[in-house]
Amino acid sequence: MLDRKFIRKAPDTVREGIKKKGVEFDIDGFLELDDRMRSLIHEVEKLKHERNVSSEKISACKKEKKNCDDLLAAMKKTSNRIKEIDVEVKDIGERLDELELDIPNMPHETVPYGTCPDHNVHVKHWGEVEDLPFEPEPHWDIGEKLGILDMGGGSRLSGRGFVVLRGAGALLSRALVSFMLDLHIEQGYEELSVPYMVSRDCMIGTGQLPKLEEDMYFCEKDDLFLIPTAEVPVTNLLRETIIDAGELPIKYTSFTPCFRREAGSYGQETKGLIRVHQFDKVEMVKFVRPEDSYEELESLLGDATVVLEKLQIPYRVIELCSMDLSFAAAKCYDIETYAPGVQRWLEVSSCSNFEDFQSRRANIRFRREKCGKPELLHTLNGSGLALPRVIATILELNQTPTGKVRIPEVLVPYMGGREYLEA
RNA sequence: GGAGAGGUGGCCGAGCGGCUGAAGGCAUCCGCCUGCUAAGCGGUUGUGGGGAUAAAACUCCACCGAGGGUUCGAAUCCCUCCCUCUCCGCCA
Repeated sequence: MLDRKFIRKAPDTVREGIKKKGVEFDIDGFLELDDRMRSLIHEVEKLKHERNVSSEKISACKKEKKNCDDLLAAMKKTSNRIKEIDVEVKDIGERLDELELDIPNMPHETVPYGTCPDHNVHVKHWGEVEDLPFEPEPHWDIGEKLGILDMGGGSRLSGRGFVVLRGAGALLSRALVSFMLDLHIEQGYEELSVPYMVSRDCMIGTGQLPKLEEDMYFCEKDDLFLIPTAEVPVTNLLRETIIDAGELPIKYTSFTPCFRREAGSYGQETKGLIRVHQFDKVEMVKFVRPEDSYEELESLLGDATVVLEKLQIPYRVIELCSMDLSFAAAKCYDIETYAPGVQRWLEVSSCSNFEDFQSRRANIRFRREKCGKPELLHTLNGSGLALPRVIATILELNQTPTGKVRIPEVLVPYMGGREYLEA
């Protein structure tokens, strides 16, 4: 959410930011409504002041046992008028609050302007992407042949877009999770284990709702959403709190499954492990001072890319252009790995700075000094990393002509000493 | 799921229809005092919003779990919901 005072003061800036993100929103209508509400507030507060003053008079009168019927009658009138205006203020206020949730975050000034993924900027490459000396197979074939990936099992249980890992495949997944968490803990993150179902307020707090409701799994009976990413519970853990500046930055890491309906996805996009409705992910979330957040974004990106470097997986980092940015993000880097079997770059992480967009929604603040005013802090998060695509990359990148798959060295201890996946 | 108890400021805790943004204590910060430490004395310290301002000062309004209601007036009375604790039941 944006600062309402900022919208009032700089509507042109907001209009421009919204346009850069490719979002439609009627700022003028919003401001008109806001103006109307403020003039009503002005009026009703004057009346309330009147009420407070005459309430005192009545009280004094009663004490002296004097008759004050005319005062009471006048107060009744004022009171009724107050009630009327209050209802209108509340109504307009609710409409404004609702509208406000649809205003996206502004892209940071360093974000390249662009209207489609082609305008994203490659900012870094690491490792050599070499052609394999044989025809590489896609991960779903490799996985099925090794008996570690059971696509049919997943769809039999839950339909299209669900997978079953078995044996060494399940172990590989678990090994990756442990490896990543251990690494992030070393990097200074505190590990959290959090609920996988959260309230509507949490989903609004981090900006998934109201925009993306169609993409979320929802348990109607309990009014709970299955989390689409650990970002939601972990960021909201500090909702409605005020943190001492000395505690910042706060860094959390958490492993959770993620649930996404992926409405509208189709074809190649959804084959194998590339886009599934339920996947595992290790996430990093940071709460930082506003002045540090861009530096913290770079270090977050570093914390994520180290994972790939240790796994010896080549990657590239892409800075998203304005229209490719998510609703809540001010700036975002995607990390992609090359999967030779499907001959595609796969997004395995998104590292974003939300500035105070989420913290304003979730009311997460900090205090610079003991008696200072609370200020909104900045939130960031990044995957470190999303499991299925990393597994797909490992299978395709480390495949051998004989069908075996080499396990990255750092994972071997987590795999009980095993160095290859083989049938 | 059933029965009871309770939710008041940074914390503890009073208030149960008007002068209570809220006693008292603890804590905070500032000053004074005392060789040091401890204590003592005086003062200070909530959040959100509107107006005002270059920014403040200032001023007004709201806020005692949340939302409604009664009333001229609600922390206080009534209703609904949420949360916490205790006991019972049920279940991994």
